[in-house]
Amino acid sequence: MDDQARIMQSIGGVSLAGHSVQGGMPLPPPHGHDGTDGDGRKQDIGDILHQIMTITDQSLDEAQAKKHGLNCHRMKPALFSVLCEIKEKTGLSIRGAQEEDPPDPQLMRLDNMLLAEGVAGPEKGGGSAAAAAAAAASGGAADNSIEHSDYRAKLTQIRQIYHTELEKYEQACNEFTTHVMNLLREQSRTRPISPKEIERMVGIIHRKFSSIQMQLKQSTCEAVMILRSRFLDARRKRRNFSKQATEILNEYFYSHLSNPYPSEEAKEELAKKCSITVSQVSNWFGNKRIRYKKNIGKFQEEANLYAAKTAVNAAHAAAAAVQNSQANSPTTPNSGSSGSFSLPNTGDMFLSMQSLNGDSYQGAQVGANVQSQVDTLRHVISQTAGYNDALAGNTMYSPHGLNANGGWQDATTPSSVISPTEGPGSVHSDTSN
DNA sequence: CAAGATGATTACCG
DNA sequence: CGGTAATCATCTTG
Repeated sequence: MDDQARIMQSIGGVSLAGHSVQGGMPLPPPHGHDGTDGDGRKQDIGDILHQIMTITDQSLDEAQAKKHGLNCHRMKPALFSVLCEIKEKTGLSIRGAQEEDPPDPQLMRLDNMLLAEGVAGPEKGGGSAAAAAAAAASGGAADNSIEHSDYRAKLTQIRQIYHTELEKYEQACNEFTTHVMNLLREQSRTRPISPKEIERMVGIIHRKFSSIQMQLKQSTCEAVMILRSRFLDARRKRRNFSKQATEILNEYFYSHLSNPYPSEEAKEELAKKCSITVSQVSNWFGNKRIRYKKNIGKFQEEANLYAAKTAVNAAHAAAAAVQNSQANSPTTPNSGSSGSFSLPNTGDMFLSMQSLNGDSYQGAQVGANVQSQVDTLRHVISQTAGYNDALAGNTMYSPHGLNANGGWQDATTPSSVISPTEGPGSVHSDTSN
């Protein structure tokens, strides 16, 4: 009885006294008589509930004051937890089991794609730095690489936008979450809101935000796809290499006809010389080998042309080399590229050449380096030494190096010079004059 | 414009 | 991964 009276009084007093809650604190009596008056407590609760129910009927000030009074009531914690429990139970029954959704497959797909495209995830080699480097490296180089760096730059742009947006979303999400959490915590003083419910609310917010994120990811994916397709289209729109580039490539090809497989370094050098990429060099050689092999006849003229061309250089070099080797002992064969090289023993050379004339050239009898010299020198000899008659058929440039199967002989055989197996045909006119 | 040339892409192979 | 073969798509030429 005493309690109730106090509450009533305090509430009344508070409401009347506006916000002066000084004496309104409904503190329990110093010597709490716990459990002494169960009836009184029931009455207590009934009364509180009544007040809660009628709180909306009152004016704002009144309600505010009463709220505070209720908030400070000693029964409040118990009532709070009970109400929370009730709410929890009804809430759970309403929400049912639709919680704990598994990871969205579509979201995973988007994530994977963004990761694969290098938009999401760690900055892999193709960042803005790489794009800039590519652009710098190809200064004035082929359009292809320019387009490539352009693509990279655009991709980087997309990546940046994506990341800033994502960050924005995340920040907004966090801000909103903390805001809501504070709000709910604040409200939990007057409303039955359990921590668990706050947690759940946070989860709901996160899900909402992740659905927004998914939209972002989706549109980013779309952007990447569009960029990609455009880039591929652009790449399809090829342009022929410059005349000079084709010249250089052809020169290399025909001067290495027996083994037209430039090494990685050679490719790089050719790429640099031709202002194209290494992969373009690879493409070119791939195409060239195939097309040459497919229709050797068609390439005869070209072959002769380039052979003659390189032969001029070779002749000069050879002459110089011969002069040198006349003075000194024969130098060791070095790289067969259009640099300086030493002539091998003429007899051996003719032996190999003779074997080359046959269609069934089995295996490179000479090292690749020597072989390449042979390729270029054949014309010199054929023209200077009247060797035409000995050449097979009417073709000046027979497809030596190609074996019967149509594949190029693996000219990486050791450079030990082996003379042709048997010699019925070795009646080579030894023109070693 | 049709045909051929040519650079790039793709599938497949060892 | 580098090679071949087939094919595509565009450029060049007559």
